[in-house]
Amino acid sequence: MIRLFLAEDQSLLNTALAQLLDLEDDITVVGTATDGQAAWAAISQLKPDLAVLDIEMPKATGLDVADLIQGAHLPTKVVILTTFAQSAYFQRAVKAGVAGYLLKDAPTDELVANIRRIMAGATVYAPELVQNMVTASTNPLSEREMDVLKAAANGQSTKEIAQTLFLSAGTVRNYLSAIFSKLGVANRMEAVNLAKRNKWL
Amino acid sequence: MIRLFLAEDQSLLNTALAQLLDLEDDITVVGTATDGQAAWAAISQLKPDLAVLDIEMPKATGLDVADLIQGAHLPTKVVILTTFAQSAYFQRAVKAGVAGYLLKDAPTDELVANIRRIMAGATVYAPELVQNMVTASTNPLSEREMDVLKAAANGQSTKEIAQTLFLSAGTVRNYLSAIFSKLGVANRMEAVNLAKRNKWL
DNA sequence: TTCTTTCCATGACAATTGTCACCTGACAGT
DNA sequence: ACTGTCAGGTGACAATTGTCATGGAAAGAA
Repeated sequence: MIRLFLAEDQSLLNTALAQLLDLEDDITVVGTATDGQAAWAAISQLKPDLAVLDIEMPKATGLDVADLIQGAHLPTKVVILTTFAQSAYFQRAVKAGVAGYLLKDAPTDELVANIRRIMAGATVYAPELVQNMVTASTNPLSEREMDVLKAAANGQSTKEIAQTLFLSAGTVRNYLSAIFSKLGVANRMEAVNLAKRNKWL
Repeated sequence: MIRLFLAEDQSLLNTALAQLLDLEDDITVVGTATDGQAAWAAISQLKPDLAVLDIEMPKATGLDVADLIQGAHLPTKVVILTTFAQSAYFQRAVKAGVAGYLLKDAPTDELVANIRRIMAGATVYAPELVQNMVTASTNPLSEREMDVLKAAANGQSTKEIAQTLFLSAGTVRNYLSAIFSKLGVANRMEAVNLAKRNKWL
């Protein structure tokens, strides 16, 4: 019997999935949570066989919880269940040694099947991720350049950015200019849009 | 027996919910869809008693489908099921005469209970919405101003905006200036951020 | 009808933004 | 000791952006 814990912040999906998984003969849902803190508190007590974690949750993300589980050497396998294939998240999850990384964009049957495979010792990554890994562009900007871009993304003017980062206005303009040329764009708005699209922001 | 149709683009939730609702003695799920077009095609054929529609779907939104259902005078009640309480969506839904507007941030039991109440003739709006309605700020921008702001949000320069909207560059700057003063901000970036925060974009 | 308001439009002007060439000091590698 | 690279800086200049005063047309109210 697979003792499973479920953490998912959207109540509707949380309860629906919990009930459905519990119907399976070889799975018991030993607990659920709708935020990361509660999830970790419960998991460290219950020590389930498997923890199914959403990434985007209040208080602590599923990846934070995965790190905690690994750090505490619990006998609990981790499956990350998330909406979209973003390689940044995925890479962190692999580092945290998760046994599965699945997308919500698949029917429940598939989820159940994957849970069984994982409990049998397999490691399952959603195939979409491998593709995204290849095409994923890495952030060409330096840390300092990111600071400037973040400030610009908040709508701050050159002068304001200079003040908050303790730089001269000219330097800020230089940074922005360098950012634009690295990203191949012509102005702040385009730079910010591109950075957001690539999840660098 | 309630003949129910479910449209929800996230497959996991779609299948989970369909199975769970189908388990109820007085509910049959006569069909599901993961995009708006498919949903309308199926609903206009099946004429179910109730259509549960997500808003954010590919091809056509749940609200588009609700409009179509109302326009065709089908005997189908509509329930909108969505993630967050945004009054813009809500107002449009009310105009489309929906029988229910529920949030995904509630357990399945509640969904089922509300479905029964709605089929008994009730109209059910998630209470969170009433609160949001009061605090909801309405978009102070004119249609033309929104066109300009949208273009600016894409990173287009004044000149480019002017070309796509067949205006002079000066007029575009003027619109932007009016936008800034209406929104109480100083530049494009801030205006776009504010508009996105208020879901006007 | 006339008045007022709103939306849309224009061009002149000032301020800000983006580009460029070039300088300094710190630090890592050869 | 030399070289490259990186964070930070300057100032000049051109282009873009934001402000303002102003005018026309349509729609609703008097």
